[in-house]
Amino acid sequence: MKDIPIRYDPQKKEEEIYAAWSRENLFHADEDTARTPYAIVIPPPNITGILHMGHALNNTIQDILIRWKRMEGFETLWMPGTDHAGIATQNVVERELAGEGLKREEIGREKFLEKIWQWKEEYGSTIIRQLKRLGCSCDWERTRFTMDGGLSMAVREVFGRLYSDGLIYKGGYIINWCPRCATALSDEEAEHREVEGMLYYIKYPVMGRDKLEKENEDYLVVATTRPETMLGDVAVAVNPKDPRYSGLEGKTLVLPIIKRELRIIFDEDVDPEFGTGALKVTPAHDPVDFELGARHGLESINVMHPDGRINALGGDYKGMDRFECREAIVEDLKQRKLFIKTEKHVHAVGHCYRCHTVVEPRLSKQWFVKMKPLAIEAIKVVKEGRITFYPSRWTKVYLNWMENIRPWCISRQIWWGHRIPVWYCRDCLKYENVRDVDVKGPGKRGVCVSMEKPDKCPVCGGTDMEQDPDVLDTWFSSWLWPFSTLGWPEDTGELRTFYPTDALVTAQEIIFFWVARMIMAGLRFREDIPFRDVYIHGTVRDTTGTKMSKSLGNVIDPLDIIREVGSDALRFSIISITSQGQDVFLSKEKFELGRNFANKLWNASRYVLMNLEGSAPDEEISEGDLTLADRWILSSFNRTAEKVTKSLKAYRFNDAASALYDFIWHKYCDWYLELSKFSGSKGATQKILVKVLKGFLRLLHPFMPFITEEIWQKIPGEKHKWIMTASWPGPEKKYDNAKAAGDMEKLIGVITAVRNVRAFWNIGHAAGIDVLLNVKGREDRELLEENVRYIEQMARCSVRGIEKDIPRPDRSVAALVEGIRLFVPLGGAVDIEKERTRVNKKIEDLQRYLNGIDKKLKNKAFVEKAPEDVVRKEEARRQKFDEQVKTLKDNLGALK
RNA sequence: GGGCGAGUAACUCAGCUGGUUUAGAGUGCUACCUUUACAAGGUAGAAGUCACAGGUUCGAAUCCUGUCUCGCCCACCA
Repeated sequence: MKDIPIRYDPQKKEEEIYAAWSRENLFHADEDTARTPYAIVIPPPNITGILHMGHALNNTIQDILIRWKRMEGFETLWMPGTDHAGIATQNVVERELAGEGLKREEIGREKFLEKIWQWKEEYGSTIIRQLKRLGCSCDWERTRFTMDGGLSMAVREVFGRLYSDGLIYKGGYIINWCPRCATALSDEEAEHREVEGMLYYIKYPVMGRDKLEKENEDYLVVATTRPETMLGDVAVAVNPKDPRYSGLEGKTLVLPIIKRELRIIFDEDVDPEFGTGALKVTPAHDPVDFELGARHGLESINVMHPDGRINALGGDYKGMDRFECREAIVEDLKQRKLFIKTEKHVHAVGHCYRCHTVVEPRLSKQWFVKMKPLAIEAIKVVKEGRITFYPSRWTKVYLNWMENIRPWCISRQIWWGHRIPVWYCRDCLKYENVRDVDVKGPGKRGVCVSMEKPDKCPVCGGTDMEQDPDVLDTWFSSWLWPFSTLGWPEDTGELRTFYPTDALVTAQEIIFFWVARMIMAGLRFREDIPFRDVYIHGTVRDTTGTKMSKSLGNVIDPLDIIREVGSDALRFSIISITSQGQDVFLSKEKFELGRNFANKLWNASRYVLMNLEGSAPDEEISEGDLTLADRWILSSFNRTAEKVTKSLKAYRFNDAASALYDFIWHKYCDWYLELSKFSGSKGATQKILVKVLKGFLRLLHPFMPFITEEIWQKIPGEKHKWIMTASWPGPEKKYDNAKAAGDMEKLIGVITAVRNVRAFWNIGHAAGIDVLLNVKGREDRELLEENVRYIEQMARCSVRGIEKDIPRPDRSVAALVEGIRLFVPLGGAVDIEKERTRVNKKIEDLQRYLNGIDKKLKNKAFVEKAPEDVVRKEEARRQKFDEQVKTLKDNLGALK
């Protein structure tokens, strides 16, 4: 067995093992078995992405679940896939194109899409390869992509159904517009960030003036954060109750620079407290103003091009960028003495979630889904507990969003994505541009929603059909993922077997984008929930608490970690330090935990294998042969298996990890393995060593798939080739043994006490010491006698007697553990004075605790009201500490 | 403006329904140990008024209220 290296080397085997797993095709059971299905769907990473720590955490959790369930005998399915990420992917390929000096408009839609597909073929599966590297045991043959034929079919089907149900419409509203990506965004895609901006105070003169010659002429002051939008102003609004503006009925103002006449409108929604209480109204560039405009019948004047430059309606500012225009306008207003001041003002500004450009609220024609009707059921299933969030606090977040849901803007002015399945008949509609068509609901003449391009217009028979140029929001395909990946709208076997799925594991950022919408889609189109449990894990941050992101340069690349310490160590570390749903603060050093753990397991296994010398121990264990240590480790293993299973059920992965860590390190290695070196019955011990190791490897396998597989396959005589399909260790009731646990505790206590004395009194490691054991009863005596060799070896001492009333020798120190008193005679001279302080401090500590218990016991209320067993325990503890204090006090006296 | 999370040893964090834990772990620190699985290791040790203030209770790190610090999410105050 000298060929097993002393250090665990993850690199050697990982890829080989992974490849072998794939070949064996062990990822889910045969379809015709009668096993209970268990399915999870991957949150599909987008094709432009590369594996980051968030993915590593997310997929490790999923892999743990699926491997665990597979071992438990479920018919498991973990369906992988990727997301086409419309805007992000288009941006990437556009950048590439820009490198060649080209714009997408120059090569045209078709050519551009071809280029993206090429790019996707080349780079789109990077993340899939990386997930494999992490050890993910997905059913890779079923890998799906949101733009696959089947999934695209589902998208069109859903669009059609929602359309005919009257839930899809097209119209002009204020939407979030990214000027850089030149597309509409949904509310969720605009990330609001606190920005320190300015509040600009501007004078709007009464009608007839464009500039003020004197300071005291008639004007009204408005405050705005976006002065450039004044180019589109059509009114000024004040609160009808605001006394400052009570005399203004019927008057009009003039919009500076543009010289447009502005009405003064009165509306309750205007907050008199803010700014000057007068609000400039720009219906085309602000959602509040848009509503005001609608209520008061105002015109909307859109003054911006899609790219954020001012258009022809902006007069002299035409062609300026919006921020450039802002400065220019302020300058001009100053010249005209219409500018009063700026004030610092912190407010939340929307940013494009793909390119972080400041989002412009902009009036445009877009397609929307009415969400309120879909939300009703989605609220109900969560309230009724058919879907459970872990941790539960997310329930509230979900419900709050769902109850205040707003229409979903689903059209995007980009090319990469699912083209909107709407065709317009040019004969029926005389519009120049199909973008300008309003569609309030189904049945509109000249508008045809269809899975394929219609040959002719169903109304007039005309053949001049033009498809809507826009594509759908990427999430419009993602929200169908749980069933579209299983073949929907076909009624497939997979769909019937695996829908609803069991668990969804995802990050908090994606609850609204994805989780909530999947629930709505599942209920609407499958009439059933998409999953039962939603586990929301924390966000991976760096040590300063900042979210890890490429642009900040604070990322720890999981692939670097894998290269340095291996996938297993990465997985185990990140799971260990992530308690349920809490954010994770990562630094590179944290992966040493997993690395050291892997090495410890490796070496423990190495020891076991060395002892076997290549031959398999027979599996029969006759219970008569079992030593105390054997019975204890078997029982202790049962406890561990129980704890791990229970923790997994509750999605408490770090609890499971620490139970595994504690067992193998502090029970199996520190004690059982050490004791085994001095065990009398070599054969039985060997069997137990192997048996427990094998059980442990199976428990650990979901967490550390590679190392457990490698060790498993080194164990001679193991018939089950792959640990990944071995069974999950259930409790072996016959090995439960509370007595062994208690006895072992005593034995460990005695050994520790002897070591303790040695260290406390500075007795050299090499020096031999004698120990006398004073026991109270026959049972203890027998226990210690039986295991005396362990005490002598583990504590490096000679036991000179185990008796009921063994007298205390002269010049000895005593210790008390579990009712057993041990005496250690100290040979040479001991400087008691030197030690007195230390001993006294110890006594003080104990005494303080003892006093606490005394106080408690003297409290009548406690004795009367607390449950009897609590009181009894307290009394026993009092007794124990009392004796210990006495024992310690005696030590100083006895040594004199 | 609303909501959520965190504040426990020098550091990073566990601690689930209040009493069996003298408040734990890992790292770091101190002393000793190269004992033939492992120095990425072993043995022993030091280290904490569980953010603060009240309350409920026989009993609070744990439940309630308030305060303070930090972080996050949501929201159309221009």
